[in-house]
Amino acid sequence: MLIDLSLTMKSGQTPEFVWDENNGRFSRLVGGKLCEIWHENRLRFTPEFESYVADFLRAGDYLEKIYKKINTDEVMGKAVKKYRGLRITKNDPWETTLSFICSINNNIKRIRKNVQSLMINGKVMTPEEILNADISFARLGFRQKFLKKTAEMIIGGHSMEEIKTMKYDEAIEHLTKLHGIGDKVANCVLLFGYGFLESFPIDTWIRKMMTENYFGGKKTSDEKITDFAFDRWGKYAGYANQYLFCYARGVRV
DNA sequence: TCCCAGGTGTCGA
DNA sequence: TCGACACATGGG
Repeated sequence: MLIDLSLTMKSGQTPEFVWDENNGRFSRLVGGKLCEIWHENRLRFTPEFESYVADFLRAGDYLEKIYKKINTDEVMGKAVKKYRGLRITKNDPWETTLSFICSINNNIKRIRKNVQSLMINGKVMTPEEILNADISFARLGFRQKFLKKTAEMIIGGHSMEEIKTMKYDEAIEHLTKLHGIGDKVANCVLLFGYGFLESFPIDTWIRKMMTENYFGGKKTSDEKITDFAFDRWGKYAGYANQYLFCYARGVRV
């Protein structure tokens, strides 16, 4: 399987907030047991987590095939070359939702701190725990009320399970009804939490990247950028997005 | 000290 | 529908 493990784990996806790293060895508790992943000639991991890791790293995604689909122009060509082996990860939906609520108007270092402070025994606090506990120790700032309100709505019956059976448009509409979840966070949740590879989250980096490289520097609405991305990269727009995101930020691992 | 961060909700034109 | 602004906190 083609993978740059360090890049994948530290590219601003959910794992950067919830996995630990020690000399290129990534670890976390899964079901109370320590799961480790590292690269040594090839990808290696704690044996009993084979199927978990395959799902987490989306082993079924054949990157060469995806590159053929998304490598449509010079900019993407450079991004794909520079970040070869970057994979989209598949994470727990609630963990991803909580993480990207913490991401709002925040930087990656502090997002990790915020999320880590909401973890107990290797797991993020459940919606019930978030709603019932005093979580001011996490210093989420204005995001605290977003997280509490979203937790309350989920407990009140706004199903996160049903999203698995929804089409993309319906899923976005469903998610953005939650307080504090707008288009950007919803797209991240669908991409990293539910595996909707067509999701195209538009943040400050992507907006700048897209307007500069595909719209001649002209101010462009997010809706138009989204239409362009779907049109150009189709069902792999999410992969295109992640490569452009790293390229825009100049990520180097 | 100052600007900014993987944005969102709200309000007024 | 669109622009402006507040929102908490801390990294660089």
